[in-house]
Amino acid sequence: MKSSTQRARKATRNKAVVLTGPTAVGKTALTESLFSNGFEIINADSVQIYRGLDIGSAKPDRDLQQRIPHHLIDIRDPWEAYSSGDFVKDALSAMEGIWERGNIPLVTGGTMYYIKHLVYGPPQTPEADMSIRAEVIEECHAKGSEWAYSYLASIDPISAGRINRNDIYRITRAIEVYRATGRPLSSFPLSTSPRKDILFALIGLSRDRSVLSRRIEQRAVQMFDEGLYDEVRALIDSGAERSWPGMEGIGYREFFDAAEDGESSVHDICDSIIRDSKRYAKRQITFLSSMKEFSIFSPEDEDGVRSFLLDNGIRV
RNA sequence: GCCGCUUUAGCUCAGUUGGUAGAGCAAAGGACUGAAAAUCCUUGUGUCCCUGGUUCGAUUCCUGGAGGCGGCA
Repeated sequence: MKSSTQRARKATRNKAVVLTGPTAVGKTALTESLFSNGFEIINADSVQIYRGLDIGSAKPDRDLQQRIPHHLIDIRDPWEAYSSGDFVKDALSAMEGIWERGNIPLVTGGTMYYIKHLVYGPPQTPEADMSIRAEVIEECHAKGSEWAYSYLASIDPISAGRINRNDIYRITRAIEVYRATGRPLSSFPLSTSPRKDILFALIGLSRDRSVLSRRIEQRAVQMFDEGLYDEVRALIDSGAERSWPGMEGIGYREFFDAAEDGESSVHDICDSIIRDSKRYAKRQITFLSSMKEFSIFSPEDEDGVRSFLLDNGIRV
């Protein structure tokens, strides 16, 4: 019985494709043309997980979501926290279901930190403890960042050596981990190679920097044409605040910053979104190039991607 | 047309009592241990508008010109 399903299961079991690259590089277009059959998408974008953040996060449209099953989209409200640990857990369980259906998971999105933890295996550090974190932040604020760094150096000299003295974000977390576990952050082992239980085909997309720049500009303008202003207006009217995790996303936070700076035109906001997107793209490119296991392709090179997948036992 | 102010990094502007210059922003490169569209580190960027003159030496002072801004006609 269901021999065909079983054959399919056997063929796809533990195989997965990861498709990533900087914002606006063309991940969605390549997904549409190459992966519309036999694949289910797992979103690896830290903003697209939020309900109601559609235009600014460049969420795939309803049509595409109908043609290819999507996971981990619209799974949180914009005021809810989500972490790379949540992502790894959710992605792994979605992958199980996809394999059960005889399909191959396509993990795609630009949040490199999520992708790294999925591919390399998540760190064994404990998840965020918000009450301890709040205490640590308050203490650091009261005693100053100088104190925070030297305190870290006294409890975890190895981490202090790795973290810059001005990086209060990481200093805070390192202290939090110590307070929560009694162990220094640096004592938790860090995986440095991809996990072996899943056969990943790791694809990174890259474009000439000036071309990417132009695409980012065009896409920002297009977002306004598609109604970004009204989307944000509606969010603010329904009580959205700058401090909500979802509102940290590029395409949203600029509206709050503009309101703080006094009068700013829509044109100025668009320029800020473009600037922030370009900077973000640069960080994504740096992060991606640090993960040496990824093979880099041009988004136009469909044949190259196809033969790379074939080498990994995946036919598209 | 006349008078005043102004012209220095991609942008906004400092500055050099005459010895060829520096901030912020932008940009480029990098890091990344459960907040990562976050957080942080490093690094430049130049006919100092043009033209003569004075001077050992001019971006700086002087002459003339060009652009911009304002005022008066």
